[in-house]
Amino acid sequence: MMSSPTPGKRQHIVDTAYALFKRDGFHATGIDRIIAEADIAKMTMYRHFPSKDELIVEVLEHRALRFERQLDRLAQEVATPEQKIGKIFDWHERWFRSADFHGCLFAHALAEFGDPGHPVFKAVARQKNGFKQRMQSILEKVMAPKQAESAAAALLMLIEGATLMAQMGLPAIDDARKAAAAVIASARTPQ
Amino acid sequence: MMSSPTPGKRQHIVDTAYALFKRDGFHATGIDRIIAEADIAKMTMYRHFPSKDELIVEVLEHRALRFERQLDRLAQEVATPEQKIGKIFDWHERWFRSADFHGCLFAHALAEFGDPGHPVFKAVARQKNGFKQRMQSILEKVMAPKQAESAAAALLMLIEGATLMAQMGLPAIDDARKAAAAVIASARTPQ
DNA sequence: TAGGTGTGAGACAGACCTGTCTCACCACTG
DNA sequence: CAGTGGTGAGACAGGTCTGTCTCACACCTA
Repeated sequence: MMSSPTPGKRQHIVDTAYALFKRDGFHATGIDRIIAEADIAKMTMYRHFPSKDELIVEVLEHRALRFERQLDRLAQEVATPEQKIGKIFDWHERWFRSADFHGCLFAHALAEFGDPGHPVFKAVARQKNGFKQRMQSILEKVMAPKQAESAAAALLMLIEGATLMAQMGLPAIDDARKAAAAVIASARTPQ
Repeated sequence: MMSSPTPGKRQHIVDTAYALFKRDGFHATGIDRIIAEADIAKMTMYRHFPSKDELIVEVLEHRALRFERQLDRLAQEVATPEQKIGKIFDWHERWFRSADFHGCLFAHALAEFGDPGHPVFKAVARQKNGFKQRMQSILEKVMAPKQAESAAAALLMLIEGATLMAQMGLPAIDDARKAAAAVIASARTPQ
């Protein structure tokens, strides 16, 4: 039949766009550069994605899914909530040290698409909410839902802040880890 | 002599550019829109600023100076370090609630100018470092320098994270405040 | 009034942007 | 071999980008 699009090609576009968006930003990365780097025709791209914005959303959603899978895998490796949270910080520390670390793509997307009605904005909000919910679920094993939500929000803020610091070359993951321990200890014993 | 440029005009350009950058981002805001909004000629702008990048740096430095002045004024209003930090959180809470809040302009600049060698990147790093140093100085009144540096980093991360959450419409300043209290309490009594 | 100087307005250049369109090609089917 | 439908390559359109240039005007001094 030969009518189905090459399965790997769509993913190849997403991966190539991801690498360019991460390094240079969204507005600064043109379609021409994406198709040149991916070595495809422009029409191929526009047949897969109706617009650049939808490509951006797809890139974000793909990375969000990948991140969540890694998170779940990490959480299953250890037993206690403290250990699971520790694994999350470990993962971020390795990320910060990786060669092509350029900060959080979702935070960058939020910076460039600040309109709450924009699909990119919504994709970012989904990812951050999902991350927070996952940490909250972990914490609920050792504290009340209300404390867990508050602590999860604090952990998310610490991690977002640590990512920003890392992008500026200021290593602060150890401080974030210590602060997280203090927050969790405080939430465990609310008195 | 009439040879000096109108003093208020340069500042008017900076203010207008600031409002547009804040709302729409840096790459998405063109020079044409800035001069139209400021109601000036293009040559007037390029006579004051050699390039758009230098205008961006000037906007950032102006906002950084303004922020530092407000911070110092707030710190002088109260006596104890805890109260000074509390004032900083109060200030951010008011900022988050303001009508034209669109997130942290410096974080957005970092997202769009990720090259560490770029002047915009350096301007952002200066601002964040200055903010951290100020909080560290406050905390050193009640804890050792090493603990103060660690705690200041944690507070900075919490505030950056809270700003990001606020931009997504998730109010988390109260959680950040609680986490900050836990961090400071923990740093005050180490072991 | 005449001269000189800094300034504003907008045309212009050259590059880039997103998105569309045409056309040749290629594999498979009958 | 003839037909057909999906696909790749690149030209093209219309707009926007940054930055430069020309020219006329306003203002002050002598």
